[in-house]
Amino acid sequence: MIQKIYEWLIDKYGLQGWWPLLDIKGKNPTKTGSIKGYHPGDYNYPKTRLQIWEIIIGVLLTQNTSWTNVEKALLNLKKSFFSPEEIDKTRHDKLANAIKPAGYFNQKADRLKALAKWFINLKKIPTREELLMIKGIGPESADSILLYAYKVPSFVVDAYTKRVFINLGLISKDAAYDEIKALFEKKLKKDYRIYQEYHSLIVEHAKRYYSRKPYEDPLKEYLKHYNNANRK
DNA sequence: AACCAGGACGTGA
DNA sequence: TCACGTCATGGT
Repeated sequence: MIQKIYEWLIDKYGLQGWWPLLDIKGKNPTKTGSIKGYHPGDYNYPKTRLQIWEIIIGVLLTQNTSWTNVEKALLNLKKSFFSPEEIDKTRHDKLANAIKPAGYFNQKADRLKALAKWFINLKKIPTREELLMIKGIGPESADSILLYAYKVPSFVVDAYTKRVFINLGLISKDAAYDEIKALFEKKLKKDYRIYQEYHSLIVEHAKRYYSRKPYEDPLKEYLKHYNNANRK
C-alpha cells in the first residue's frame, strides 16, 4: 500500500528534486509555481560543504514555518553572513534580524549559532543520536538533515505525513513518530532517493488537499479501487 | 480575522 | 510519558 501510494504520487506530481538550494545552475522543468533551486532527477546534491550547511540551516529555519518565509531569511543571510564561520562570529541581534521573516527569530538565532559551532567541529557524517542531542534538532529535523544533507536513508515524518496517512486510514491517530518512520522504512526499498522523493511528494500532495478541512483526498478513491481489485 | 506553515522544547500532572 | 503553552512572521 505504501509502495502503491508512492507510485501514484510520482505519476501525479513527478520528481520533486528536494532539497531546494539557492544556487542551482540550469533549470527545473517540472517544478511548478515555486522558487528556483529544485533539481528533479539529480541526486548529486549537495555538492559542497557550504551546500550541506545550507540544507542544515534551512531545516532549522523551516520548523513550523512556510518555505517562502525561510527563503527570505536565507537570502538575507546570503547577503551578509552565511557560512558557519561567519554565523559563529555574528552578533545575536544582527543574526536575529536577518532571519526575522522565518519567525521565532530569537530562538532560531541562538540555535543557528549553536549549530554553526557544532558544524565547524564536525569531522564525519553525524549519527541520528548525535543530531538529536543538539538543542533545536528534533526527530524530523534530524531525519531531514540525514536524508537531504548526507544522503542517509532515514525516512522523514512530518505533520503532513501524519495527517495524510491518518486520513487514509493507514495509521492510527496516536501513532508516534518512530512508529510511522518504521512503517515506511519497512515497506520501502532502503534508498535515499526514494525516501527523498516520497517525503517531498507527501508535502506537495498535502499542500493541495490537506491545508483546509474537510480533507478530500483523491488517493482515497484510488485506494478503494485498489482494495476492491485485490479482494478475494 | 482566525488559521496554518516542510517543529522543538520546557513545564506540570 | 504526555498534553499544553510558547516561540513569531507572513500568506490565505
